[in-house]
Amino acid sequence: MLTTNLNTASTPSVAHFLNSGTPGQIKIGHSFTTTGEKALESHEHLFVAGDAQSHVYQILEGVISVYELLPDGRRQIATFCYPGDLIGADRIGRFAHNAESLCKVRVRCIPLKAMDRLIATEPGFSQALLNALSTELAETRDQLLSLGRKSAREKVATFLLRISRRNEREGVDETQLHLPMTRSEIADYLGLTIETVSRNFTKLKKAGVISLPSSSQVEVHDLDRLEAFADGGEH
Amino acid sequence: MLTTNLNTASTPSVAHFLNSGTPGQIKIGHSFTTTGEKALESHEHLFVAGDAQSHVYQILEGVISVYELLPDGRRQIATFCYPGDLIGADRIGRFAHNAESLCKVRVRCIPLKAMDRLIATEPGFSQALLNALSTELAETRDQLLSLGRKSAREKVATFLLRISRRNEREGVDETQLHLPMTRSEIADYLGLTIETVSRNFTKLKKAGVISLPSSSQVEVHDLDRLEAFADGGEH
DNA sequence: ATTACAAATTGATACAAATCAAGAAAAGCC
DNA sequence: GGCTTTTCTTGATTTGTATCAATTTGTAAT
Repeated sequence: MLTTNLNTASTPSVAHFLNSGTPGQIKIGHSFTTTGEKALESHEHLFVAGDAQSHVYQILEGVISVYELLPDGRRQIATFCYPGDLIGADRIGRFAHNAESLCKVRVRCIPLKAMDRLIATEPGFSQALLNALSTELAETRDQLLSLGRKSAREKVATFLLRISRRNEREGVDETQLHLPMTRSEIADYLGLTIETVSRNFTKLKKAGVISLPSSSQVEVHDLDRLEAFADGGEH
Repeated sequence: MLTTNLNTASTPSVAHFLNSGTPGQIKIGHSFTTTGEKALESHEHLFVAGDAQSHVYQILEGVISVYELLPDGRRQIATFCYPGDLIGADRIGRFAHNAESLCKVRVRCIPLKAMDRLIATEPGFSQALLNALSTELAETRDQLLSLGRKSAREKVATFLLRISRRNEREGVDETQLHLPMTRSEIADYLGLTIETVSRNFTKLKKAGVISLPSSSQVEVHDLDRLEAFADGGEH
């Protein structure tokens, strides 16, 4: 996919604006607005589908899953959100999805009014928000390709690769992957069952591409081969 | 899902801004910018992944598919874009996906500079763009649920329902559906094969939910049952 | 440490959708 | 009109993943 980004590099990020005040404050124009903070235990909901959108949240610590349910309980996780990520920035009145913590989480709560004022008064903030949403849309479309057209092994490889690339962006070792989610959550993200996820971890392990020091820790031995597995280059 | 929209109803749409000038022009601030128009034959590319983004396009006539390919040729169509829709508004430097006409198409070409000036000078335009992108993100996440967790029949029913709802929004009869795309394109949108798509049209027909006056024309006899089929309520 | 409980792995079997293979219908073309 | 080509439908078989079932491993509590 796209490795360099011609646009966002030169544009300040959303975080740039949200972090410009003192802790707990956002600079709006030349004044400051106080923002709340919220702590969640593991597997608590930040919001559920149908809730009126009152705030946008920025993750300070921990990981949150955004998911949708079918009436019979089948679940599809749309995305895992990490520190720095904005959640609920897709403003359409009411939340269309559910957001649940995977572990202990702290979020900054930004009232919608504050967002609106930032958009109206802070030049560049709209642009930053548009960039963030655009990137998220492109990543979601990538995930469509995984779900619609990839085999179970390709899906698992793609998933690990995605985490590795996040590490790279964050300046963390891209071969040591920490998985804050359970096999069940990985399965619901990849459109598989926990058994199939587990079997394909084992396959990648037996192929020598990864090892599993623990069930939540993956070591990648060969990133190139992992990449080959991710889009069907190796059978 | 979400049926009422608390926010966008009160906010002018992107189209409102783009249609405010005379034909071929967009009002920016108090002046006008000329916009080009482009015509495509059936199955021509508007852009391909990797192209530098120079314009944003608004469909005036026809339908365009946005898709992604794997190296071995497997294809996933992310979305079908209809008249009024903006395409390439997810500004991330280079196009991450391909855009191909399904039939004869006319698009308005809006230079990026013009978009930037609208964002900077026209109050409300950023908000309209953010709304459009947010809606598209929510719809793409819905599609994740289809691809990851629904059976072939549920996928086909969901697809027809989506077209029916578009008709409703456009004030067109929601029981008479025109399909501008081939079975192969439907298959690549739903993550299925053409045979499976065809078989499930037949199943819905035999169940009395739809009929097929022609392969590109669907008549829905029972919207409630189609809805039930779409999320697994009927087996 | 010992016990309880939850999460992950591994194995055996079933099934939905893919693949392979013809035909039938529709769309272009001379 | 008839001929060719493409698209769609239907049938037979295979296959990858789900389901069902049993261990194993890991974690927390006492």
